[in-house]
Amino acid sequence: MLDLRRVTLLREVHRHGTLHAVARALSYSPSSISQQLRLLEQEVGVPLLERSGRRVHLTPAGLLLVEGAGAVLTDLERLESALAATEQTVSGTVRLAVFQSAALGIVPRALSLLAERYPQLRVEITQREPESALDEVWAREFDLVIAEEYPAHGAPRRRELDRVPLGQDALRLGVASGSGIRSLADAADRAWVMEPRGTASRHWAEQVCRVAGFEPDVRFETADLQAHITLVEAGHAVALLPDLVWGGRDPRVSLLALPGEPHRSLFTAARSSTADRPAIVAVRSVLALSIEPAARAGYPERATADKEHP
Amino acid sequence: MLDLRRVTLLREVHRHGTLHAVARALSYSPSSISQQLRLLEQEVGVPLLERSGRRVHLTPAGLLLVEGAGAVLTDLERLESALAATEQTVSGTVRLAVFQSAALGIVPRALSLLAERYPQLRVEITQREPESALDEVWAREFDLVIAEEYPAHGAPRRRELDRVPLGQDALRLGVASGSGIRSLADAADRAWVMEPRGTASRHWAEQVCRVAGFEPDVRFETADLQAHITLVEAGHAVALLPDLVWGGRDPRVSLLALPGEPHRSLFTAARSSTADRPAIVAVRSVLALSIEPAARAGYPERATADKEHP
DNA sequence: CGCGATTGTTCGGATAATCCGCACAGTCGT
DNA sequence: ACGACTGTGCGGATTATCCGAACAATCGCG
Repeated sequence: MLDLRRVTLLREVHRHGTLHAVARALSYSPSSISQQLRLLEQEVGVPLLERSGRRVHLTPAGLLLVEGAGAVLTDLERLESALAATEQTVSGTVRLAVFQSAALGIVPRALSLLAERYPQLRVEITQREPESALDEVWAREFDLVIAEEYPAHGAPRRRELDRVPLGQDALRLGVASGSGIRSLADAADRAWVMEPRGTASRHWAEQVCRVAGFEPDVRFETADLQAHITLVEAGHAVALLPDLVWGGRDPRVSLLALPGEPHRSLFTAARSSTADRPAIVAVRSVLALSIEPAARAGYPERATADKEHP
Repeated sequence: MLDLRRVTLLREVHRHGTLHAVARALSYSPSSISQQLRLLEQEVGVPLLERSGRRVHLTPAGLLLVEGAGAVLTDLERLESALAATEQTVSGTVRLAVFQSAALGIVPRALSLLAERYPQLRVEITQREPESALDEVWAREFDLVIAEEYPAHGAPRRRELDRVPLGQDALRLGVASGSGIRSLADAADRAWVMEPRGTASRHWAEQVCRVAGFEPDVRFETADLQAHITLVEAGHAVALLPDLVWGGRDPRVSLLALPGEPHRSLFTAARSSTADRPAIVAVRSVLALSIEPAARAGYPERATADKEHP
């Protein structure tokens, strides 16, 4: 009987391209990966990997196995969910991936509520960038993710993922108190701090500036929004900041409204095969209660329209 | 991720009723079974077994898991078959269960042909009674079985099993040479040797005698048809014997035709999910060539009518 | 009613599977 | 041509798995 653990390894090889990357992603040594794949090949009796240069790629048979295994794993996971649903107490483990500002603005409250309402439930939280986190949920490295979507930057929608809107997070221009800046145009020639190139956040931020008629002078790049705050506080830069970074505390910089009052949409995503698990449902319900009241306020009118799972 | 090996154990518990029986069937110790099931329970977080007296039965959740796992295992096996079909050379292992007279009448020729035509193929042969063998194929303990069906005693047909007719095996009355018996009626007051009570063979044999107007005096009971021959040869008993027991050698007893010239139908059965595997197809084709020419002669006219897989 | 047989479970120790670190050969980019 | 990659074997350590024996509970049979 085909060992599903090994087949998962082949899946990851197809995803990452190299054995070293798989080893890194799953916290194994490259030699283990190599050995297990060799065992898988002799288990199936068909060559699955082919060396091309110093890399490897799947043979047609390997690709067939990966695709078929996806369906099997999904069915198995669905069965697990049905099994968990027979119990009335919510228990088990949920591996949750969150980005930094959600970790500060949502998670603390959520943890208190979870401990109170579902003491049997174990929640493991890891900080991860939204872009990679969605892939990792798909690859079963996490069960649930809090992700974001910037205006006009729809995140890729995989059919296997169940997406539920969580709220709207207002985006504002953050400037040092007493800097004299009163509008976006005033910040045109200031130094900016933005997230690294390639992120949806960065792309959106640059677009905002260009629409306002200037190219931002990006002098600082970091994914750490707390660093953004520090730089803005000290007057070294201005930044576009979502409300969530304040985590309920009073902001110590001046926040100015942007034209059109833009928001980033927050949502959670889980694999469709696990979306019915009581543990997932419970965490999601608690997360919805834990979001900033201001953000939640903007939520109901979009709730039904955005809902994805059919 | 749910370990399918452990789920299989639960399947077997549902099938056999007790952990000891599972241990016996799979050649494990009872303590291993108990430990693995305990691990499975804490893996899913739901109680699957319930002690009732000194036995144990599945909880509703356990039953749900077993049923769902059946579908998953079938899909996985189908995937394995598709994978094996990508190779042109027939290889791998086929576990074949045969009953005794098939082992003598078919298997030797089949092994020669297999070694010649499919040297890469490994075939493991186990002697087993047809009644249990069909169950064991279903439970994945064997991949293919040669089974029999006596007139008016249709073997239970599972939907998951793919059944292919193999041939007809004539049944005759065997008596000692020079015993003076010329018909079934002459054997009415002789001592009989028959297979054990509960087998289809036995039930059919008794019916034949009753239709002929007498109740057989069954003085010897054994499933070993070679022992039947020995007893008939020595003149201690008469018996109803299929032609296949002679394995191509000349019979050393007198064989008399029975009224209606009855036959037992031989067929092979494999799980539907593995019926497409090249290895299974190859073994079946060789088996069809290896059956006694006399038996194969009666085959073609029933071939298409009996074919099951749609 | 009592005794033996059977069943499931637990505990220590043996066995086998798995994983790691290291060294090596081949390949790619600079 | 060199260094930084890639994948892959080998020996040893770690871990999971399995077994045998002992135990309590239950059932069947005399």
